[in-house]
Amino acid sequence: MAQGAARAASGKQSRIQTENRALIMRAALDVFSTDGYRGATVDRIAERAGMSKTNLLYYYPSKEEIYRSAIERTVEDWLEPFAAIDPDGDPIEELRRYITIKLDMSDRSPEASRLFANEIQRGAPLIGTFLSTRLKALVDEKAAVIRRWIDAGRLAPVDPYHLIFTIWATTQHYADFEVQVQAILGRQAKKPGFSEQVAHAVLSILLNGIKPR
Amino acid sequence: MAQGAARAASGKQSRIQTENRALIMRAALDVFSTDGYRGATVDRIAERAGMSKTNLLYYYPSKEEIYRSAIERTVEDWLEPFAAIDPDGDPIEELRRYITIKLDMSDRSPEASRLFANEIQRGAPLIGTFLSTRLKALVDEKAAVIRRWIDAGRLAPVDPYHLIFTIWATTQHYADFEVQVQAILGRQAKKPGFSEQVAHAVLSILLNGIKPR
DNA sequence: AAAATTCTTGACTGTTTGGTCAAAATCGGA
DNA sequence: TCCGATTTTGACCAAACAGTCAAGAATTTT
Repeated sequence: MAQGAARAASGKQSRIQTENRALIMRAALDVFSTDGYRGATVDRIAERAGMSKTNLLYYYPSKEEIYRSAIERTVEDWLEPFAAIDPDGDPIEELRRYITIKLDMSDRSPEASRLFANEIQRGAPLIGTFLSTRLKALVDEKAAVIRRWIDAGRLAPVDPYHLIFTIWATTQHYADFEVQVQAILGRQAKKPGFSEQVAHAVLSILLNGIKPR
Repeated sequence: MAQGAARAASGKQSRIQTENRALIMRAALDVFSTDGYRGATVDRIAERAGMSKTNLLYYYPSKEEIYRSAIERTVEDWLEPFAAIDPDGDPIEELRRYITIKLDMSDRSPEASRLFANEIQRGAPLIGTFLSTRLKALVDEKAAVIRRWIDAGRLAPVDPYHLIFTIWATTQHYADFEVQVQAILGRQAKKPGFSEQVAHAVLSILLNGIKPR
């Protein structure tokens, strides 16, 4: 039976489809994360993916669909480690692990981080609903966990929501402001071991603060 | 003597020029900060400023010039409180003051914060040189101050550069991710007194950390 | 009030953009 | 190998884009 277009992502895909969709997603992440949704062009994405624009539009029906696909994938990846924070674990250890994972993700795919940041800065036209429903519910849940930890005296008394925001802010900063970090730190920021240095410094500040003890 | 175009910003300006340039800058900040440089259109900026595109281009010769003007103004505003950190002041008090001012700026003009974020995320094509020369020099200077404070035992031993990055990250987060914060906190984020609550929480975490004492 | 200057605009231009279409090239199973 | 299905492309279109131009409206200067 003839297919009017490439199969939806749900069905099985041919080898070529799988390959090309992956190429397109990588290119889309790259272009959208630097130029933003409105600033990105399908031509640029196609060029970066090494195929003609027409062919790209054979796999994804429109620019918006490419974008939607990229951002949904990013969001899912992000939710996972946050959801994995264990209410029964040791508070400090759980948060340390979460922060470390997020820093690692920022280090390994800064484009995804910037793509998300861009979507939010635009006013989240695509994921606005997601933010105020699913994400809010998850954050409420984890905030309650943190509050219980605080009540048990296992964590300093800080507002759980702002703690979560602070963790998000610091961990994403190294991806979103990569250029600024590199401009200021120079080649040091490219050396191996730099991400460990970042993790150590961020953890030290968030866990112990900067007041001398 | 006839003027081919509106006077450069340096010379004196007529009442109408001053008014219109201000209108344009406000509109430009708005549009560029949400749509990015490439995504923004001169038409939209003109509409938002309440004048025709042709008239707007009478005051600023090109889209790039509007953008440059907006970003330069933002950067200058930002440098000031950072440069004002006093080596002879009390470390905790100086940092507390700087953090408070930055949070206040993010609260009062989140568009400027997002504009800057956007420029960096694009790879800082316009202010790249500024970052690696003037800003780097200033950060190096302040990092040295922080290091002296640490050596004197007046601050916990944290990497000065990462401390600065952490402060920048947390304070800008509330502007850059405003939509996300509001989606999660709901109307609470719009109540009066919210910015004070933010300041208290952020200062508590950065100063004391989250480990129980 | 008249003249000189500044301000504002609609009509226009060449280019870029997202997306369509039909035809050609390639692939994969019988 | 052959044949239908999939993949790829160049030519094309209408809308949106940054910027120009000449002429009219408003303002300031004399």
